[in-house]
Amino acid sequence: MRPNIYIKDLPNHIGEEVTLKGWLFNQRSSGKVKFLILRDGTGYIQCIVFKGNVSEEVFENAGKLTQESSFEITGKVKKEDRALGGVELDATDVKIVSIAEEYPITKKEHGTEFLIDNRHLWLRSKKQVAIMRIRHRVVKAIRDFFDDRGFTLFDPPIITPNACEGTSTLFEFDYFDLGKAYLTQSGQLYAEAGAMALGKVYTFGPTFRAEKSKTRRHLTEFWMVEPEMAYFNLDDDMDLAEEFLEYIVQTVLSERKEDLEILERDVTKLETVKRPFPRISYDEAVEILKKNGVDFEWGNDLGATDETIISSQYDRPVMVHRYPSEVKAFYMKRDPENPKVALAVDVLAPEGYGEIIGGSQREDDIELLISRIKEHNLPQSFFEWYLDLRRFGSVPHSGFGLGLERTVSWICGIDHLREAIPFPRMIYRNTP
RNA sequence: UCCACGAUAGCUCAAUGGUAGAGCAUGCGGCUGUUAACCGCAGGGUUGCAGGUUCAAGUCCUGCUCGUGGAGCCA
Repeated sequence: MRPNIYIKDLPNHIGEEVTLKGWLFNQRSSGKVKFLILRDGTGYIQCIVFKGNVSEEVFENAGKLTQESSFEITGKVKKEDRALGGVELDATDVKIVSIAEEYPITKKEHGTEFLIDNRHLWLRSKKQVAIMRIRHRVVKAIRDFFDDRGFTLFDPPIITPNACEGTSTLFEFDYFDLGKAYLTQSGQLYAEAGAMALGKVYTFGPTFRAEKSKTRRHLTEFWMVEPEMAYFNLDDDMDLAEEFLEYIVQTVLSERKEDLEILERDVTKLETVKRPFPRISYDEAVEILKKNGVDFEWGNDLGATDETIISSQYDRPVMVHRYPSEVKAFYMKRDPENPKVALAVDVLAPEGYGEIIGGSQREDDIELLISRIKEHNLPQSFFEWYLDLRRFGSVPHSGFGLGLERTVSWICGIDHLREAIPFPRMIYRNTP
């Protein structure tokens, strides 16, 4: 069987006769010549059907093609400066595979509600294809980064018996005779068990939040990668996060430049994402807010607008560390030099994209951990296995979580998380 | 949960309280180099739902439904 030839490879086939298989992206007709724009998932090419060069039947078939009809087209590949991409196909044969019904997504603009209703078709659009390719490249960069640094992939369960951090609202359901169970909001506690077994691990999978959040920064189902490292303190954790983000961004910049162009992304905003990133304490962040006229009280968590003000001071992600322990999860270790703050770090993306990483050094003292569980009114019985990690060879350890869709949105420069995942799940939408 | 905004042709939108229109899409016709091609013709509407005010409501008022993005919370 001859392998299929794809549009992206056509520069290597100039002068050859090839058969391409795909869908009609658009067509223009001028009496005796038809211009068919074919897309095949790897690119777009203009195919020329001249009445004099093909049979009457083939010319008629070409005219029957509606937007998104599938067809095969044979012809000679030629260089052509008049065509987008510089390559054209001089058609000799057109075979209809399937005539498409009236396609809902036309060449004119559409509203987001309509597009998201037709998400399964919207994904065929140029920009959506570019975003999906970048998402794939980010995922590969994440895996490469950890795989090359001695990490082991460690898959946590998605069904959990309790709220992991005790704060978020989770999706709840009946689990046979064992009562309520929940969809995971984080694999972190399980990753800690993995780190004690394997040293350095990362989890990568979907997580679920049932919070009734209705903003462009929220999905009810999203993907998160969470590295967890034994014998890492907060500084080690920040070093890793910094190197990690630089690697992801620079990889996408060098490997998916054409997709960033399709998205009209200002890449100068990404080229600056190089180590070192600024590192400021929560106290310093509060000072920045006050200088910018924000009435901010020490002890509160940073809100979305606060984050935007802070991140706008810098041309690359900024790491904010040592938050008030009151606003952070129970498992975060307190700073021995100031017990009011936790050894936590949030990484804020530039341009108002908000928190893309949240991490911390974990509490390794079992007595302190038990008292935190009590303070947060969490059922200790559910955490006995987690406490065992402290009973049997407790070590300092750290980790963080990176939200995939927020990272993809930031890199792509898109304004809503729903475009960063194929089929977004939001509070008032679970279709298509 | 709270706040704000919105709903008119398949889609995107317009219409001072006074005959509901345009572009795109669709159908037919024209054009041998088009780039969201263009030109001509045609079909296409219970203006989200229910009330109210008025001689007259897409437009004003009330309620409801659905949606949008912002707050809170988070990645």
